[in-house]
Amino acid sequence: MAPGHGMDTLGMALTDDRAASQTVKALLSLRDLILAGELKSGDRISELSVVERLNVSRTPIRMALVRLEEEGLLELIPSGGYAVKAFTERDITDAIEIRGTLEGLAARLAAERGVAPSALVRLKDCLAEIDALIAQPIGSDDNFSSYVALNERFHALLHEAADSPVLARQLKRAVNLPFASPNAFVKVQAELPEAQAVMTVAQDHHRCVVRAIEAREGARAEALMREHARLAFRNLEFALRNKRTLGLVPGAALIRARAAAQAL
Amino acid sequence: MAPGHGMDTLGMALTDDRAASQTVKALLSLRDLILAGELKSGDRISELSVVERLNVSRTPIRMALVRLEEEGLLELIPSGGYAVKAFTERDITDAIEIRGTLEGLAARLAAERGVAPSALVRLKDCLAEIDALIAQPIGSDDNFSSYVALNERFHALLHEAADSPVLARQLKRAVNLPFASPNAFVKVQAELPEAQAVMTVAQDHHRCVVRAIEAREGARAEALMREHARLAFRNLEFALRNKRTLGLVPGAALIRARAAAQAL
DNA sequence: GCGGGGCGTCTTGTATACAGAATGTATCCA
DNA sequence: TGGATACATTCTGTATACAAGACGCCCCGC
Repeated sequence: MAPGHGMDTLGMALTDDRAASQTVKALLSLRDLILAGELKSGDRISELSVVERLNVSRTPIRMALVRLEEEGLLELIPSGGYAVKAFTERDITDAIEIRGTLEGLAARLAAERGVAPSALVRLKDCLAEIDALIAQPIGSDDNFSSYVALNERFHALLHEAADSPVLARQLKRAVNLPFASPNAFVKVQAELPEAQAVMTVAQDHHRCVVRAIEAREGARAEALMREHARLAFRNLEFALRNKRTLGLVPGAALIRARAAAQAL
Repeated sequence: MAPGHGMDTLGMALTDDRAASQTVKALLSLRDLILAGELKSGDRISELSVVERLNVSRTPIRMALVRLEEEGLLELIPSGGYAVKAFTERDITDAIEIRGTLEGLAARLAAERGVAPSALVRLKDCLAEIDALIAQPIGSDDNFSSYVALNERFHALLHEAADSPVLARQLKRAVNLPFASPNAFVKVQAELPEAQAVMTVAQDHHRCVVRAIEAREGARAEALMREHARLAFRNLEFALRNKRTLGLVPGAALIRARAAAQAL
């Protein structure tokens, strides 16, 4: 997802972005620019400057700006135009809590309403793959990106399990905030002293929530997913305390030092 | 609302409240058209037809279309353009459940983190006003719209009480679905045989949630708001069974008869 | 009679031109 | 020297022109 595709910047964009429409190109490029911190929090985004940066006319850029505003990365300026949003640590914890709540709802609905056997099989397959991966100690970057992909897939399967388009939409929106994604802090997590332990616990959450869904235990499934999301809290805290690891968080540039803000 | 203004040509000064900008005019008008059912579910929205309907150029209309798609009222057509979405009964119940869950989260956060005394005062004032209103039997339309306004205000105050911009955003989005708003079913509710009783219960939820927040009882506050949202379920059921009352639900035109779909 | 291909129309996606508003600066006056 | 005003610059909001693509229709061939 965002961490995976983040590599292609403007210079290399000729291959990936060309195929899509200008609007999509503008959307992806702009998002990358914001997440990479090239457009800093609070910066007003001048459409013309984006025009010369991306070689796209104003129309698709404006489309992208509207979408990014809806997405939460930009905010409307009273006098007109958009500015890059800034996020406090509180905002991030809230976003994580929201994701946990909605994933909890998804798990509960899946449990209460039941899921198709095939969906359960896919979930269990995913579990097994993660098990196999974390059985061996985390080593190569290859292993790591496999873990990211599998984790992503597990959460996607869970979202599907609720079988609710409306909830899926809301979840997608909640996860869209860069640091609210289930994979937002995995890179930080790998740096933790207790990295292996956290991964073990996370996978236990995964396993238990599948069991709870199968056993139609809605309340348990919900509680598990909430707690699961809260694993990100300790990663967030660690990342904020150790400046070195902060760069591993996608969209870290959007985080506003809150000490200064509160001092005023 | 009343589409009685057919006369205004380009040169005329705009008299409506939607004179702010062409974009918001297009947004509001389009939303009204969709909710009123003049653009039916599944209809592809041709930009040019909207141009001649609203006397606005394509640019602001496209802006509005993007926003309405993000809002959930429209969906992108693979080949390009937008179509009006259709909603099943399940979609509606899910939307209500999502609102309840997020309002529950808001209430819990307010309780756990504490709210400013002034916010508590405003909530209690609002409670008192609703109390005074429902003490007398529901009579005039005037009374009724007062109730709607007060109910709206109470929920808004509750959303504020969480003091979380991120959650507020997500809540706003959840409530944006026409039948997910706290006030979506009040008109139907008034038609229920047990109308007075439901209103009494609803107000008791309000009162108890404020007490729970004041007493820092997060779990209770959350549970109350969830249950509170579920009051809408019985209203929804009633509305769907009695065709006459269906028209009282905003956006009823977007609801797809699910019996036919399931019979096939 | 039926299927496929070519063509015309309509639609969206994109670029650009134009106007009004906001902002910053420089100058003038007190 | 400070403040205020007028001006110039730059921005966004809006309209419109243009082009590529989708869809439907009709005709032709089999």
